[in-house]
Amino acid sequence: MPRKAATKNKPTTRNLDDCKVAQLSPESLAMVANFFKVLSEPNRLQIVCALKSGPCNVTEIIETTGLGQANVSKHLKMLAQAGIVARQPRGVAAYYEISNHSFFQLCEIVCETLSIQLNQQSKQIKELVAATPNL
Amino acid sequence: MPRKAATKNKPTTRNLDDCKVAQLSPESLAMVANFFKVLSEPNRLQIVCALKSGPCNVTEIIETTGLGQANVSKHLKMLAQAGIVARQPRGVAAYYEISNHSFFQLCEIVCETLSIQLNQQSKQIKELVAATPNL
DNA sequence: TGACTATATTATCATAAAGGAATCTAAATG
DNA sequence: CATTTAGATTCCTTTATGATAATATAGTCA
Repeated sequence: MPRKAATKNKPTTRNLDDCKVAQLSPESLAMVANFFKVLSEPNRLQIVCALKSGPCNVTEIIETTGLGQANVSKHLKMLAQAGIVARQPRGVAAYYEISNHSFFQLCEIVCETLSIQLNQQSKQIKELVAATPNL
Repeated sequence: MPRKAATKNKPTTRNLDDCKVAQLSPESLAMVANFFKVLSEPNRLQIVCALKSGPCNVTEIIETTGLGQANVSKHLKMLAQAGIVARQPRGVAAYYEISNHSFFQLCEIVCETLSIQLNQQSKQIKELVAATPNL
């Protein structure tokens, strides 16, 4: 039975031997990379975040994000193909909603990582400033 | 007390510490997207995976991955800038090691997501095959 | 049916990113 | 100090990606 992955992201001292990524075939690695690629575009992240409060149709997304229509449509297509959002046609409109909540899990882990890094940098800068009396 | 005091000092400027992705400024969202971008390249993932068993110098990474030298050097630079690996010069060589283990956490979440999606697709294909007696 | 609306798709352009060859830099060694 | 070696950087070419405008499609309603 495969070990259940942690559902909440804690700063875990996690056993690396549990990790299977290092054993993936090149094709599987490419799939993982491709998933990350979908998340690597600020406007796409913005779109998903706009859906956090609930399903929206394309027009609403265009309004809240300020992006162009064709642009939004294509981003949504990519997100849907990656399984991050789901499309629900309703009449002439198309409603989209988040279909994979691990998205937020991923983002929070990244945020935490970035936060730690920025804090470290901030400390170093303060050290440097403190060591520079001429300023 | 808000969930988990990750930092001891107060954040002077607004940072990513208590991250609700949906509330991030465009700049912070861009940082998150940029982090994902570093992970969106199969060869970079391959390099990080190669480091899972321990630190390696560039030559070793070139050998195990089969990538070109300039290429590996550039990928390592990106990974280091993202804080995913750390560089340790030793003599004329440069050893790299994983410096952020949440990398594996991220990959596992993605793997799980992909696995679920592939299972669903597999079921659908089986249904279709079963409903196609002419084959 | 024909006009209208919401969304998808296509074509095109500009920019970014990856790979490879060549070059540069710095540490070790004779 | 010249040479060798590991690694970083630069330059160039190719491919991928994102934005936009134009066009196509598919529901809806008069």
